[in-house]
Amino acid sequence: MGDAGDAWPPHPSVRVTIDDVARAAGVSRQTVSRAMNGKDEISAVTRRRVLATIEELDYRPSAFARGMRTQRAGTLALVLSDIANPFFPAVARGVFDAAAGRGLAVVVHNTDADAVAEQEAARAIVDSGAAGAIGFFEALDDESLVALGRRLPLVVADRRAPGEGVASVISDFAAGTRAAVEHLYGRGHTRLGMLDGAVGVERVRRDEFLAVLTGHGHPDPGAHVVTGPPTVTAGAAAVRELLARHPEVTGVFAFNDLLAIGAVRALRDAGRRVPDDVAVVGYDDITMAALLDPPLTTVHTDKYELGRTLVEILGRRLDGHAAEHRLLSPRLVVRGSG
Amino acid sequence: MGDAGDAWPPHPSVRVTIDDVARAAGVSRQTVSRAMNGKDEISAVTRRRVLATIEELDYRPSAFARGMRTQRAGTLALVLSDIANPFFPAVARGVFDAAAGRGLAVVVHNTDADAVAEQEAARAIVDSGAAGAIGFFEALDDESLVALGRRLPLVVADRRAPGEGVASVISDFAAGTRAAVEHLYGRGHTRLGMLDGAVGVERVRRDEFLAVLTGHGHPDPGAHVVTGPPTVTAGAAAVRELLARHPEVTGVFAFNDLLAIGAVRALRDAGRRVPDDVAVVGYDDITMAALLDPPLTTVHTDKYELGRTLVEILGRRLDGHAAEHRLLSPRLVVRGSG
DNA sequence: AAGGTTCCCGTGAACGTTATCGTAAGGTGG
DNA sequence: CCACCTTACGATAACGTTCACGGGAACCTT
Repeated sequence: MGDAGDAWPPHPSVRVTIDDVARAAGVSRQTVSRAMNGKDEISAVTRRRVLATIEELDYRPSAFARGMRTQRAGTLALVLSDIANPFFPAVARGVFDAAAGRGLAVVVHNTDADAVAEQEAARAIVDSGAAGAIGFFEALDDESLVALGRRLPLVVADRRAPGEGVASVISDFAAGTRAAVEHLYGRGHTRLGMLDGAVGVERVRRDEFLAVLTGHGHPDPGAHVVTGPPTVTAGAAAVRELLARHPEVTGVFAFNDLLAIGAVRALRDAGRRVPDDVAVVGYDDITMAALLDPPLTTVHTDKYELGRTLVEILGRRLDGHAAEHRLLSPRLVVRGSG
Repeated sequence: MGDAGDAWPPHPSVRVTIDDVARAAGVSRQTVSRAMNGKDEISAVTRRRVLATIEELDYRPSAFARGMRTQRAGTLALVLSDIANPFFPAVARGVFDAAAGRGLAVVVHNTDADAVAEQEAARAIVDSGAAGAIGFFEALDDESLVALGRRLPLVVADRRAPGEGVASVISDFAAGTRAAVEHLYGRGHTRLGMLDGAVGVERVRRDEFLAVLTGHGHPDPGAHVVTGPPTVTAGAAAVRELLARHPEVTGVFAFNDLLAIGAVRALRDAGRRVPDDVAVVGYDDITMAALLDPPLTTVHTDKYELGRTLVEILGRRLDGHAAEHRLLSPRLVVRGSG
């Protein structure tokens, strides 16, 4: 074993530099640079020759040296609150695949929807010189996001654009929520409650829930919302509290599937049949949702596509286009739970 | 909207460099470097003063310039086959948390257990100058891994160390498999089959399954293994094939929970009761496992802890210690499915 | 008191790339 | 045939940091 502070690697290998290629190809550094970066001011034959030499020597440009000049790395930052929340892996997969298509590496920042952690992530991203960033920011203020967006191309996800220059991709939560709640009404449930997962700034689901209930003449919608973290255990606790306060409730809309799953379990443990006594509708349609018993009625959003779209929008921003804004449409998937 | 090729950011901000700090603190660059990197050859008072100046000017060292000298970035690479497979997010969460504790950013490489993709990831990792790498390599040959391990500190996960200098953290698949299969025997099942998810080089579960069956005098264990990708749908297909070929089977051991879940669903769709007609035991204990009906009997491995351990071992390697090898012990969790 | 240590700190160079500018060769128009 | 442009390429200068030295001052040591 070596002592602490050993140099790495054990036997440092010599690096092939742009000068080696230049020498071998009989041109200058600059010409090599032009060839590999697809710039002009170089003839086609020279480019081919240089490219061949690069291949031959297995030359790999130093990301550090390049970044030093350009102040930008071939890296894309992905900010999310919790990779262990089943919603995110599906999105991340889409981001990875699309990013790979653009030759970008993805560095993931896990924030737990904590404002300080999100701020630190933003700072780290700027410092890293990332080419761009995709963020599920759930706690950071708009001002900070705009500031971040001034430093690099930024796309916010599931959050309205915080200001000029920041692109956004949003799932139409209002439409999804409306579909879910109206579905419950359509099944004859008029006494509804909601389990809110108020992790951050996303208030659309809650607001729309209240709006629909108000539209149906519900006496006191606000009192029928229980708030907690977006987890299975919190869902169980929340539904218990909801039914303790409002035993007449026969329909529950949850902020996400995790809460809904917890609710279903708690209800059954309490001897209530789902959906006969209490109907439950979730949100997201995570993989697990269809596999449960009863399978979860939920609002489906295409998470993989969301990931791909985020990179696509970011890519166009990288190419110099203006910040775009896209709305993705969810759809209700009716299964057994409500 | 800007034209393609616009410089970013729109209004480039001036960077605070180490020279600015040096000037402000009335010392040389080198002293600033010493202060912030915790080196000696600097007095305590000077260090404090410099650190204060750094804070005051909000100086952030350039990762590029630093990497240029040191040839190492403050980045950790995480290679996995599919982030959408529920096993990995839990591990990744552990990796993220532990890496954050060490001040390392994590860049994730999704390979689909494809040999070419894994090779490309290895190359990209070397090129990126990552401080170290953690890899669930499922297809790459040992030789390539040893080569990678010569370029930077490497820890392989759930795979035996490929050679000198490469650390490893492995879950004791043999023990886990033994526990699962013996449990099935203990419940009176003597006609067993296995659903293998042969994505890569991990053959321990299959081998141990065969060994236990042979030990129990099973006539032809090898014929009772059906192989496919480690997914829910593949699990359904595999169990159908297994029971078509061997209708006498009453106990099924699956390579992972996804396969097991698919198996349970297919069995019930085929009118077989689980666990009364056919018992099913999975592997991993993903979050979903406990929430299903029937809840899945499975071999629990602490995925979050695995992630943390991987970073811990890598960290020690970064600190100059020798490559360590750790074995994590899983435990059988008996639930309703078998 | 002379020489040797130890402790701090500064100077110059180097890491590998791209931007800017200069320039030689060849082509074009009047 | 001269002025002018275009094309293709090279030389130089950064980008911001750390490493390898070197050196001065203070403190011992004998």
